[in-house]
Amino acid sequence: MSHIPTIGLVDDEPGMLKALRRVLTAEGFHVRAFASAAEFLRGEDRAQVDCLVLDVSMPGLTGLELQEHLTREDARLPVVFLTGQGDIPMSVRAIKAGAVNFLTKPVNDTDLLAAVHAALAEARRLQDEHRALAGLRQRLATLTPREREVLRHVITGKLNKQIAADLGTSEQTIKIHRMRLTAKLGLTSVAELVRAMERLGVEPAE
Amino acid sequence: MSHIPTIGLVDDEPGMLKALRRVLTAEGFHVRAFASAAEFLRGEDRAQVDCLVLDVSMPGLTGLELQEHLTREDARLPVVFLTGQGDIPMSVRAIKAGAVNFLTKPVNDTDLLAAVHAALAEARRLQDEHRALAGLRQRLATLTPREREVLRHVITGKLNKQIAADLGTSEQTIKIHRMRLTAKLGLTSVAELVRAMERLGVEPAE
DNA sequence: GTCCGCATTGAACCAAGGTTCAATGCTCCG
DNA sequence: CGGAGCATTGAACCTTGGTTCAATGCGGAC
Repeated sequence: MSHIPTIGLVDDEPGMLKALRRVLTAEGFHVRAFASAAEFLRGEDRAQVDCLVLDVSMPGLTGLELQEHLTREDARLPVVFLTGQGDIPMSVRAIKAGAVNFLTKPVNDTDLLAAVHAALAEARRLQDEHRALAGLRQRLATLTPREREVLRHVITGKLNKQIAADLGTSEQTIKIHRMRLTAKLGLTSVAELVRAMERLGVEPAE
Repeated sequence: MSHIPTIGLVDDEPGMLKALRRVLTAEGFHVRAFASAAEFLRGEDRAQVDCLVLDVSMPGLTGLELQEHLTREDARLPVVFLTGQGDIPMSVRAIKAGAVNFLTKPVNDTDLLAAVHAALAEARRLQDEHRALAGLRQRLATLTPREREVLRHVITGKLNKQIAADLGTSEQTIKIHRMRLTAKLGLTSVAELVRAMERLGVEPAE
């Protein structure tokens, strides 16, 4: 999302794609259209898309199935559903799975744009969060396996002595690993380490 | 939820209450019925209710409004909606607000019971979480103001020396406060303190 | 007024963390 | 083979944390 956001459209009806594109480009967005979930998944344009507007019922993968695929990935794309024959159970499932909204055709332009703006706001939020952690995640990746293991013990609050016993090595070795990992991560205190690892999803040992 | 869970029903149609009560008591649940949101809110039976089955459209407060009231309280009750004239936007709003499910009348017994069981599972989860933190919260309440302040500095990763400077006192004083607060909380390591305070919502200093 | 809880301080001691110097053994890669 | 990166260890030293003993001053409760 450099400056102008790009909306991904996935719908098997060409007329619908055309109508949606018209509304969204009029609002100043870039648009990438796809005729099926499969086409989106293999598309290279995909990386530039900031949020998705999905038809639920399509031949091949349905919108809900595509959403499920996407939640497995790290760069979670916010999804707005748009459907002709939606029902309540379907909308419940979609929202529980994290969809930003679930709209029905024919859709009012105002509602569509409101949903897309909400999805973009969510996309920005996710990206900010991701960027904030990117540097730290990168530094974490430079740790050796042993350093990572020591880190996991440190953030459980164990003493060097205990860590050494758990890993079957000497306290001095632990001190060295610990010194190196704090230097690599740029975090000296245990408190900072615990907070950072919690945000990165690094689990404590035991 | 001592042993037999109690389901709260809120619906303005007496016939519906009766039918729901029959299905739920047959499943072995206790049932408390209320004819309106207001009746539930002032009811004393309320404390014993483990989850709610709410009609959406009722005179006075609607189910959605009642749900909103409940989310402000600390003991969040899981809610299952049940409605005659529900639509998709309404279901989207309800699920976004945290409802367990959104069902339509006439409801199939199987679906209703599945939703109620899911709501009760959620209730147990919430209660377990609450209980796990209750003891700690109680111990936290026994800290003196100064000890709490020192705690907030400790969980930011500051050294005793720095804390002493920040609070305008001596390092020895900080050591004493620190010793007392770790004893009161039963948490010795900084890592444990950070984790616990994060779960309790205690913010670090600065 | 007196007692109690709270905050404070100093001295002293031991345990643990952090750092530096010096060194060994291993494996993988070019 | 030689070198790079990794894991390891010992020794020594300093800083910080944790604990104990002893003591003072303040404010509110009884």
